[in-house]
Amino acid sequence: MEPAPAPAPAPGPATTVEGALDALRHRGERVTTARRAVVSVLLAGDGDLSAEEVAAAVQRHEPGVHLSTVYRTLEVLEEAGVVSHVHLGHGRALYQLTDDPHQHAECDLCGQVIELEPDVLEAVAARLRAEHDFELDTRHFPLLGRCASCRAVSGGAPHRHGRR
Amino acid sequence: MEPAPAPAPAPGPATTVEGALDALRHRGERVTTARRAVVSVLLAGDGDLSAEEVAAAVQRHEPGVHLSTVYRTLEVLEEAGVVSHVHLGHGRALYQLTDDPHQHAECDLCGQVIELEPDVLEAVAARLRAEHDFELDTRHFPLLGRCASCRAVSGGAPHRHGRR
DNA sequence: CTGCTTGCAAATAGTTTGCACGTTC
DNA sequence: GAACGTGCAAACTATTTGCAAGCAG
Repeated sequence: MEPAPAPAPAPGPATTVEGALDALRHRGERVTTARRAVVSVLLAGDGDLSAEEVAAAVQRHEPGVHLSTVYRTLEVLEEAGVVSHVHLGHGRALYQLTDDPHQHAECDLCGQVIELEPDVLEAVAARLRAEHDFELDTRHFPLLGRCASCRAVSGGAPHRHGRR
Repeated sequence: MEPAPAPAPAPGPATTVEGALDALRHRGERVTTARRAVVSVLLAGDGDLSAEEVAAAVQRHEPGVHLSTVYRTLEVLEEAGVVSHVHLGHGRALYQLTDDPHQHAECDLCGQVIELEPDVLEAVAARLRAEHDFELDTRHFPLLGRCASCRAVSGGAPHRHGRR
């Protein structure tokens, strides 16, 4: 039931489905259809998906896989170091492969997420370390603000509807 | 344990209950017992409270005030420019008076929130503006990471208690 | 008086969990 | 064959909303 979806060109940390699954086997975890599907979706996509989106994509191939299983699988994959998540505005989380780390900027108005270079917060991290002895987890949160198009539309007036 | 609610005598932008309420009157909003109570709680506290905490504090004086009213009042106060909120890790939000703006660093392990100088993200904001035409709303999100004490205790091993 | 505000309860949204059953090792 | 993983439904958390009654202006 696997029509070989991901071509998986380059080698590396967890650039192939089997590579990621090996990380699970290594921890004594079992490899199941559901887990294989979740991994392959993450590899095939841009690596920036919500749990719901992962579930939808997985169910395209494996209709039986339940959303809660996706959550549990993502959790396991995170513990295995294969994926990590970012918290977005409304309690929603986004998952990305750890071998493709980047920072996220989220537009507060339209919800659009822009992917940024991973180093944008480097200087800030250094400062927090020095001044507050706080070790920043730079990729774990989004940078909120407004994208160009939303600023063009609403000008300076803060939108009050739609989101919070 | 709240023996002294702090009288808050100093003048300023919205440093007094009446000052904040004036901002509401100015917009044609009505001033009610509930709203007065919410404002006074925000002024009395450190200005860094969740909606639930605000409600709890309000209900100490005005037991009838409902949590949903607190949410609505905070929303109105935000529109009036008196308060603003930050999103914390788990979809929870924290409210602060706008006349005391600061950045927040939240420990991912113990949940402790450290208040930082408001300018820590200035350079990042400039860069996003220049490179992505993205206007960062610097105080609207927390900087997640690990505080010194949690790093000392857990070393490198990630704590996995409580919420994710 | 008139309509903004409120209290309550019920609805959301995203995520988590208990349990019986199916699969993987 | 036993333990682990899964599907389903129900629980949970933080927040929002519809509606009738209440109060400010």
